[in-house]
Amino acid sequence: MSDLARDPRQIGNLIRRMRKKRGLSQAQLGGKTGLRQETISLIETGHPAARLQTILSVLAALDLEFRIVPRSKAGAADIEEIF
Amino acid sequence: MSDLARDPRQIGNLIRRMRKKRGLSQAQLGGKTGLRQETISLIETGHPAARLQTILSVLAALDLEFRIVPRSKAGAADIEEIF
DNA sequence: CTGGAATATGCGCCATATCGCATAACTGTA
DNA sequence: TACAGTTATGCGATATGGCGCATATTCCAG
Repeated sequence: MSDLARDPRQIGNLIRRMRKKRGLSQAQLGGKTGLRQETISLIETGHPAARLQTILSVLAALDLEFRIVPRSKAGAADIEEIF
Repeated sequence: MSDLARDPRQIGNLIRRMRKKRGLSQAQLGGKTGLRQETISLIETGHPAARLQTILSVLAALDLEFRIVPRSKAGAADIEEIF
């Protein structure tokens, strides 16, 4: 599995795939999030230092959320300790 | 379960809990991440618009990563379509 | 209670995310 | 080809993240 945490660019790819799966244009997604089409474009093409807020609102608009999990091979018990 | 995606402040709480679990001070975590103690403090107290990069490096230093998952009730199949 | 570590807060500074607007480049379709 | 929709790029302006440094506040062992 790709390491999302080390390569922020992959977040852009993921967002793009999910946006298209939802049948939205960048402009439409921008409308739902209060961001510009240009900003969505930057994020999808791998904008390396976007703000957390921005990413969160985009994910929310796509009915996604993120979970923080142990990187090291996660026993189930270890996952539970986080949430 | 708390909705991490809607309340960025909880990310700070999570980071703080995990940092303490690792036995690190803010300054030590700052050392590992190239961030200042003050910056770690801001993030933990709920800095609403930190940069994604910053959060990622903190998570990496704590041996955490994040995964993006469907918000709506995640069937296993639905998770798979993402990664 | 006391002292030292840990954490929070304030200010000036620079880098940059996002904005707004314009426009170019690309994508498909007739 | 030509055209419409979509996406990428450029520029000036504004807001703010993170830095460095100083200091206040909180926490905890003794």
